[in-house]
Amino acid sequence: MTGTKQAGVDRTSGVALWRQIADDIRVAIGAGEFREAGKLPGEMALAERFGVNRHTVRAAIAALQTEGIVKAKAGRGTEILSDIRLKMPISRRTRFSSGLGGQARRPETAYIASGEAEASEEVAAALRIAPGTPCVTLETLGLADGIPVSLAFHTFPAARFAGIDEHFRRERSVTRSFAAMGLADYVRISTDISARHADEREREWLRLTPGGIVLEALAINADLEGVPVQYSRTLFSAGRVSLHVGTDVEL
Amino acid sequence: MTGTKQAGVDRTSGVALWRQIADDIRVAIGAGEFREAGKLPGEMALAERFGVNRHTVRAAIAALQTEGIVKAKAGRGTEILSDIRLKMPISRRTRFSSGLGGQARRPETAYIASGEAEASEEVAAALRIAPGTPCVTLETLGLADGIPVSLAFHTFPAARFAGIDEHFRRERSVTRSFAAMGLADYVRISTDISARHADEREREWLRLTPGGIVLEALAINADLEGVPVQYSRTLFSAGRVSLHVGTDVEL
DNA sequence: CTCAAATGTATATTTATCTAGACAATTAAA
DNA sequence: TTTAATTGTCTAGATAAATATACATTTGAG
Repeated sequence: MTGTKQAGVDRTSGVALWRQIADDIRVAIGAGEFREAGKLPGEMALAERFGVNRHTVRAAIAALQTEGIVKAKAGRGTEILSDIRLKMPISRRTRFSSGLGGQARRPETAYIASGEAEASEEVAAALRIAPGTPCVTLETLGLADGIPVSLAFHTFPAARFAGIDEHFRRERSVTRSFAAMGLADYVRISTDISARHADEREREWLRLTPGGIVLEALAINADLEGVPVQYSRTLFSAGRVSLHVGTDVEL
Repeated sequence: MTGTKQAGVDRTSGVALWRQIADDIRVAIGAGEFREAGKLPGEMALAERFGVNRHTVRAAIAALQTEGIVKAKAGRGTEILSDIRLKMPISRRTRFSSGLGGQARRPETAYIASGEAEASEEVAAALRIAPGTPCVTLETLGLADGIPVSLAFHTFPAARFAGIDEHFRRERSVTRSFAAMGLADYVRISTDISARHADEREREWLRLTPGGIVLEALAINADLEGVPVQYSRTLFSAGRVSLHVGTDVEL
C-alpha cells in the first residue's frame, strides 16, 4: 500500500518524513491532543494517521525521545513526559523572568559571554546613536525548569552602561542589572518577530535537533524618557515557546 | 573529498542538505550579504562554502528560483531578484491592507472560501461564547504585489455577523465588511505568535517549497466595548514577512 | 574571434531514507 | 497463565538524495 495523501506529510521532500512527523507530534502534544491518555497512540495507529510505514513513525519517536519529551517502553506505549509550550508575553513591560512567572516554572537566566563592540548600522538605528559608538554586548541563555528556551544577544550603549555585564554575572537578570546601575524602570518600545531554521550553534545552545525552528525577536527597550537603553536579538525555541502579544497589557 | 564540517550544514539528517542551503542563502540575501554584487557567488564557491557537491548547491538554487527570489542564467551567474521582507505591524489597530501601506506595495486580499461551523473550545474561549455556538468562517489570502504573504482563517459569531462572508466577497476587506454591518471600529485584543513548518495545503496557497516556515498568529479582535467580534488564525510566509510589535503604535 | 567563467545537462555510484514483513521481548489485563 | 497489545530488533528491497566526472552551452571581457 503506497500512502495516498494523509495528514500533513509531504513527500516532494526536502524534509525527511520522520522529521515532519516528529514536528507534527510535538505540536500536537503542545496543543494537548494526547493529554487525556498521557501517552501517544500506538505506532501502528500513528503510521496509519500519517500514511507511512511503522518504522518511519519509530524514527520520529526516536527523535522526540532524544529531545526528552516522550519515553517509549515495550508493552506499555510511549509516555508523554512534557506537554508544555511556554507563552512568553510581549508587552510594554516585557521581562524574561516575570513573563514566565505565572506558568509555575522555575525561570533562570545564564551568562554565556560578554564583550565590547562598535554599534553596527542596525544597532545604531535602534539605540538612536551614531554607528561606531562603543557598546557593551551580552549573550545570555534563558531556561525554564532547566530546559533552554531562549538565546539572547543584548547590546547596551557603553557611555551609559559600561560594566553592565559584570552586574549581570552577579545578578543574573537584566532588570536587576539596570537597577544596580541606577535605571529603576524601562519599557519595551518595539519588537520585530520573524522565524527561521536554527543554525548549528543555536541548535547546540537551545538543544534543538537539525531542522529546528527559532522565533527571532528584535527588541528595543527604553527608559521612561523614551531614550533607548537596550537592543536585543532573542531566539526562542519555536517548539517550546509562543509569543503572546497583548496590546492592552499594562502590568 | 568528504566534507569535514562546513558552514552550518548538518548531515545528522532530517533535513536535506539542499534545503538547509536554500534556507541559509535566503537568510543571507535578507541580511544583505550579496547586495553589493547583486548576484550569488558561483556554484563552485557556494559548494566550497557549504562543504557539499556543486549539484547539491544547484538543487538549493533551483528551489530559490521556484520561490522567485533568484534567477540563474548560464554564463552570467545567479541574479538576486528580491531581497525584501515585509514588515507587518501588530498593534491595537492591526489591519492587513493599511499595515502594508507604507511599504510602497500593492496590498490585496483574496477570497478563498467561507462557511458555517460550530465554535470549537479554542474559538469559544477566544470569542467568549459557548462551545457549539454557530459561527461564520472565512478563509482569505493576503497578497503584496501579487505575491501571497498570508493565509487567514477568520471566525465570527453568527448571531451578530451572519452573512459577513458575502460582504467580504464584495468588499475584499474585513474592515469594510465590518463597517457594512454596522461595526465602524474594532481593536486587536491579543495576538499569539508561533512558528512551524507549513503543511502541504498551506505551501500551495503561499507558494512555499517543502520545509517552508510559517509564522502562525492567533488573534482576537473586539469592538470598542471589548466584546470579541473576530478570531483569526493567520499564517504568514516567514521568508517574506516579519511581524512588528510596536507597543505604542496608534496609526 | 577567442577565451575564461558561468550555468546547464548527462550518467554512474554511493549513501540515506522509506517500505515491507517476520519475529522477539515486555507489559497489563483477562 | 494465557492472551492481546505494544515496543524492540532484524533483514531485504525500493526510492530519494548526494557525490563524482565529464562535457555542452551561454555570456561577457579582452
